[in-house]
Amino acid sequence: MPVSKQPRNQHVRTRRDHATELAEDYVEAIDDIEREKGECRVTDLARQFGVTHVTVNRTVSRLQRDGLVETQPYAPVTLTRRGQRLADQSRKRHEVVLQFLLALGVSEETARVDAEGIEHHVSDETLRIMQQFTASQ
Amino acid sequence: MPVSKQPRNQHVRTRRDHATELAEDYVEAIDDIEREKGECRVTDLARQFGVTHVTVNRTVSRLQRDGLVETQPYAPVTLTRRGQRLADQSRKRHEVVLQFLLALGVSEETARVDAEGIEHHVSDETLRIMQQFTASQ
DNA sequence: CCGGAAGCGTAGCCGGTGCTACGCTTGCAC
DNA sequence: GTGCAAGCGTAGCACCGGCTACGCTTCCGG
Ligand SMILES: [Mn+2]
Ligand SMILES: [Mn+2]
Ligand SMILES: [Mn+2]
Ligand SMILES: [Mn+2]
Repeated sequence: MPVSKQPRNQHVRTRRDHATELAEDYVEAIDDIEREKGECRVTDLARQFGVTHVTVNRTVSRLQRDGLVETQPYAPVTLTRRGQRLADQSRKRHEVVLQFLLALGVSEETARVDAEGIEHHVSDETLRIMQQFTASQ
Repeated sequence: MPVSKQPRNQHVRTRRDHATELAEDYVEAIDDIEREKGECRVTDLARQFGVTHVTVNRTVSRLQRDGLVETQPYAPVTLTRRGQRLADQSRKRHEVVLQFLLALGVSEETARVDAEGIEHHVSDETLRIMQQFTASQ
């Protein structure tokens, strides 16, 4: 996977980060829920994200349109191969950011919350540096 | 200013961060541009954010509705007292995050871009820790 | 086997944030 | 003073991602 070119304009990059954010968080959550209870239901996602099942429904439809998940009426939501790959990548990056915040001395609860937003704005360079920092602690 | 209660759910917090993000970035940009060239024009903001002047127009209207900026047709955009206060706070936080990334060893260009997104997801606790880290370097 | 609770789907609403197309206003060069 | 380029405003479009209201499906306990 080639590293996508970074826009010169920082706001353009941030908007791009946000455009992919929900997809990353959803596939990660689906993977988590599958691991924990065998299957992922719309209701599980609604609880996870603090939104109604209606919002989840339409988000899942978009993800299906984009080839990241599969779902049928009244059936669980599953990841496609592409979705699984994205989930793996997203979890890895999320974990690096979380462990970095903890290594820095941030409390568990705050680190958990902050990492959820920060993870999407960390470039490859910064991610490597965070990883090194955590390892060196 | 009392510290607003942090939601239990990390995604709820992240959504809240995003809801205030554009306002923070706009007032900060308006303040920057005023400092640099005396007045802030719609076109300046369009260039700064990498969007069309139409998008800026409607965003500025919302900011005016919310009491953060003042503007009249064909006139510069100015900050209200509330807008100026928000700009000051936002700049301070932005600067702490940027200096932290630099202290961590991230290159200038990457730090500039990453900080633009990260700044909105850093809680007070994490901000303090970042500040201490930077000072201790 | 069946009734009710939980889960799910859909219609229709809203605000936000991007765009193109098009025409008006302003200010400067000449 | 005029004309033109840059700036600006507005209409109208699209997609995203929240919501309530309402009705259908599933599945489990008795
Ligand atoms: Mn995540
Ligand atoms: Mn996240
Ligand atoms: Mn920003
Ligand atoms: Mn963000």
